[in-house]
Amino acid sequence: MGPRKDKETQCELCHQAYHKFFICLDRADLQYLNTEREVRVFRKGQNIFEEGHKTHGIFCIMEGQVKLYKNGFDGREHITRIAFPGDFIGMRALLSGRDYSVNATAMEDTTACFIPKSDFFQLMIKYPDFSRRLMVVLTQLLAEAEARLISIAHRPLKERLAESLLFLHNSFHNTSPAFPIPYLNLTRTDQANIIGTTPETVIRMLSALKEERIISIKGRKIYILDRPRLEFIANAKY
Amino acid sequence: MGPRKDKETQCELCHQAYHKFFICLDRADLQYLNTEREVRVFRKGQNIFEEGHKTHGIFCIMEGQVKLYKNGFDGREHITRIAFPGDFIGMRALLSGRDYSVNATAMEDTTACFIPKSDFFQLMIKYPDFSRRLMVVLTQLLAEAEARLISIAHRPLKERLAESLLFLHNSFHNTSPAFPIPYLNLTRTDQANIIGTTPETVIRMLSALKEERIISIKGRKIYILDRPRLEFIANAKY
DNA sequence: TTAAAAACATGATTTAAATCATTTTTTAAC
DNA sequence: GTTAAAAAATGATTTAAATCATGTTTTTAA
Repeated sequence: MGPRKDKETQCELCHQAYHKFFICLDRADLQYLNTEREVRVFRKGQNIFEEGHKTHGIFCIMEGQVKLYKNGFDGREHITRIAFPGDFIGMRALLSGRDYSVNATAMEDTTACFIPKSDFFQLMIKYPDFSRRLMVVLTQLLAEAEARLISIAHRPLKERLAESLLFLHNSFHNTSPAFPIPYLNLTRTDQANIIGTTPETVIRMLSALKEERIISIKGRKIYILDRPRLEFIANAKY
Repeated sequence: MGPRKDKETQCELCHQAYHKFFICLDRADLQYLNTEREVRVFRKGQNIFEEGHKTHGIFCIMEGQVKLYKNGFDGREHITRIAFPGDFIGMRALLSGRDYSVNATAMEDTTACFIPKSDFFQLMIKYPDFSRRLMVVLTQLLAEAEARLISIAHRPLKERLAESLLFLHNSFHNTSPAFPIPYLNLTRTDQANIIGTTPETVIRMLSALKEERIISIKGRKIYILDRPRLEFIANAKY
């Protein structure tokens, strides 16, 4: 976990993050980030930060996948988000000035740049457009959280699972071409913790979808065979 | 619903909103808001805006209560928020540049100031602190949405209801002293649509809480008799 | 490569909450 | 104040999903 500086990586080369956030900075500030930021490497399974701890800055994911989750009342964890390259994590805590409200764990070996609180706030003050971009992301997260809330409150599990499979597939698709969900190393328990159910129920629902030849299952890897039908289930308004 | 201008009201007098948002503006801009903004009055039950419609600005609630809700998949509505004086509504849609994602209905006669999109964005650009304040609110909404999500996903109904009763009571308390929930004119169906259940179940749970002498019920008005025990139920980690 | 530990899978049973049905009370409109 | 309509209340029944139990397969680590 030793923080190291790597002068060779550049924010401009981190395409997702650059186009989402840093494109509005001038050369000098970009250069500053390039030379002064810390690049940290986390091994698979390692914690990046923990619920209740103090926030000192944000992480911008360069490579890998990060699971953000909260410990629920019943001991089970609830996964609020899976973050990909180009995503900021720890933004909520930083902006609200509170401690981390979630845990972040690397699902694969992950590289992330750490931007200290003070630098981050200075960028926000200097570039209104940077702030605006952050707000857009916050509103998207809010929209997502509310959509998820309603789904959990009002939809049967099979539909929620279909929704979730498609969402995960789409999320990943954005950052890498081809292939189905498999790159995401999610256990059945993880999947259950996303849609708010138990692993047994996820297994049963997946089996049912497999029976119907909508998906195929190769161990932990899930392939979508019949996307239209999966979408039909996910979008059913009945 | 006729928009009218009322030169006598002043943002400085709208204490909640002023201290949350407008305190960072200079005299000239505050004066501009005071003289140029539109004050709109909505009757109880009237819609303020609707899901899917275009956004032209935000509303700052001066007086009254507003129910924000989304139509769920099963026909039932889901209440995402109840907004009080000093709250902005329609912020999400405005900041994300998308159409309204929720419906807003006045639960009581409501007065709200309308701030046009262009004015609002200019304030955001001119005052980084104004943007920061908006972000803080967004992060709070996000935190709330996630807390609600986890509650719905992992907690039994009785506990969720207890949580919700306390939350509503606290929300209202902020804007007016004394007395229990009664000022909120929520039907059992509304309450069900907040915690994600059916009216019958809410009624049963309320009856149970009444049996235990934790609350008392006078028609639509609910009084908290034993706050500690209600808090115990709401916070139980079992 | 092999052994131990997780995770997966399936079946049986229980349970919380939804649904359906009906009566009573409250609210709102005239 | 009266009446119609809406909401609240309660009971009976059903159902989706959780829980419990057990065997199997896949991962992971030595």
